[in-house]
Amino acid sequence: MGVTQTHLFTEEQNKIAQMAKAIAHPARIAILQHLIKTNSCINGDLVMEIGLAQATISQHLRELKEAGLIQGSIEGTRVNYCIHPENWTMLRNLFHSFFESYSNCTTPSCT
Amino acid sequence: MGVTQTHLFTEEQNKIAQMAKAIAHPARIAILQHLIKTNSCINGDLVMEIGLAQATISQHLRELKEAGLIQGSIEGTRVNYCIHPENWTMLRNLFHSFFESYSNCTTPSCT
DNA sequence: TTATTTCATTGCAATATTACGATAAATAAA
DNA sequence: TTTATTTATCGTAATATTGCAATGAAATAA
Repeated sequence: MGVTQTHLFTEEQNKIAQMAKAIAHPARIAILQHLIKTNSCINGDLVMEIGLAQATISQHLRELKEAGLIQGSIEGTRVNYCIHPENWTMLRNLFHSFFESYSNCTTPSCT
Repeated sequence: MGVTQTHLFTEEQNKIAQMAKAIAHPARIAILQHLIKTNSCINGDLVMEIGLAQATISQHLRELKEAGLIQGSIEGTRVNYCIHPENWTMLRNLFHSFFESYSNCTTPSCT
């Protein structure tokens, strides 16, 4: 009990859910938006930008990295992070086709 | 400790994260896809379609309803569920602008 | 009325997430 | 070398999520 039964679902369903989970925290949205804004690949001054502890930011960065949304490169004692372009595009397409699979109508299908 | 500090983030960041969380489970993706596919607003035969217990499906339906992604209408002892058109469009737009805020380039910004 | 059907809710156990202090590891600076 | 800087990891506490059996609630059928 308490563990998601991934075997019940298609690979696509699991993938969409997994990716949604990766961005399902405001801190991770804030990190991504800051990386996009500064472009020039920021490191732990995300700790300053956002008000969370260093360990917490590091943890969120790891989750984003594991999801493939960002990548980091070591530069001395620092680590520069930036968006992972290919994976970002893949995720965008995945969500796009998911949302577009519902052809929008003005009235709901159940009264 | 252990509770998300929403006050640190913008309304938009919290909204995106909240909506991502709503679809961050394969069962909820499966439910949404089945509602889209059948169009004619399905009820608890989602229990048959997906292999989870009735109570579990009901719980996922509630989460989707609370997020505003679906709506239900009572019909006798049954409840018909379908996509909530306006909110679906709103969510699609929210995600679309989030993903488009990163103007894609072929090479990452950090080496 | 008394079943029956359908869905929601409650209560619980197992697991996952969030947050942070403390510490470790690795490099740079003195 | 020693010290400072930066980031990752460990350990822990608080909270949230997932899943299901059991029970409730509400409408229908007999």
